[in-house]
Amino acid sequence: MKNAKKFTAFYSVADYEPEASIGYLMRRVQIAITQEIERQLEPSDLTNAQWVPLFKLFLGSASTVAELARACHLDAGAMTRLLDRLEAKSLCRRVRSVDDRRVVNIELTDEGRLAAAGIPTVLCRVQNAHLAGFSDQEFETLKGFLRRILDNAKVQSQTLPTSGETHVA
Amino acid sequence: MKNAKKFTAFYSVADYEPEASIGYLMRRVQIAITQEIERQLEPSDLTNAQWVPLFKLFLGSASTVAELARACHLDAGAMTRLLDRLEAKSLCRRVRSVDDRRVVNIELTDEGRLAAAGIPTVLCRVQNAHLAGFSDQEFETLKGFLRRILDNAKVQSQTLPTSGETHVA
DNA sequence: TGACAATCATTGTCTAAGCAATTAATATTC
DNA sequence: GAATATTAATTGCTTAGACAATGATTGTCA
Repeated sequence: MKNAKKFTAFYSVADYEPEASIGYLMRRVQIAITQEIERQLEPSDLTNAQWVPLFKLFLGSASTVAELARACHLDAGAMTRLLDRLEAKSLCRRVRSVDDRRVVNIELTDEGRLAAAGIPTVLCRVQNAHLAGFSDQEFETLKGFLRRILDNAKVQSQTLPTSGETHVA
Repeated sequence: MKNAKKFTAFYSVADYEPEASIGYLMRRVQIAITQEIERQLEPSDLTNAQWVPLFKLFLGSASTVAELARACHLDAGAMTRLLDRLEAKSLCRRVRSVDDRRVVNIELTDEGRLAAAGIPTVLCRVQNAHLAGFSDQEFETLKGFLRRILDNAKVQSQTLPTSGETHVA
């Protein structure tokens, strides 16, 4: 079974250069985009962590603490405290559900709705600007690449070889 | 000057879907890769935030608090406290410089060097796994895309139209 | 029905990153 | 050479996220 490589090895330990890695490049892109979004949302006084749940509420894709936490891929405890801050800015309010007294429904205030309404404009503008020079074809190719990497990630996290197994790199 | 678009608008406010945005996809990829790296570095008891500066020290690309902060793109204060934690794990030590008594040189301990030596193996393995199925051509294309986005980011952050200017999205 | 499990929201504790202020040491400039 | 500016490291304060434990409610099932 020697030399039975399942795929091309793009990186090797011998000559590993952090700056040439896709992890590094993607992190840089990520930071650039989110910082620019946050900068353009500054008038609304919304941080990067805060506009995400606010936007979900606006879209109606989540309306309780647990739903928001799941939608934003973060911890329920973190969401509770995030909502504390949003509520302190009077962008939303908590309303205890009458159907199920465990859940707390989150409602946007008028102020919150106004702030949220401005979000998609910024998201579109910033992302389009970062894609300047891309053809439609290249745009689709890029998204395809990212989805394929995500598929690979799913496979990897499912197998979960915690340790001991020899991965030939 | 109407309809004088400088580039294709890939996203528009009318039909904006978060899940189809490159920002969202890239964030997901980012999280997947870093979580897998952290999981595989678990035996070394290194978090995602901690292996970065440790690896920089190992490569010799930074050796003081300020240099490490710059190399890791983070605040000097954050780096001070991060080094507190690394020092508490006896992975590195602080040595006041004699040339310039302001600077503190950071040195790896034997234990730190050992932990750092295992990092590139994990980085290569995880990234190669996420690129499974990619051809050499596709790999280069992807890196090219990311570099072009970063170039666009630089242009945007340089111009800095804080507010008021009308960006036609 | 009554025990047990699951879910929901919250809180405490820790790591983490950004910003501002502070202190010490070195550079620059007049 | 003295005043000023810059740089280095640290600390306090805030936002942020992860994990664990808790209390309250609802669901399941024997």
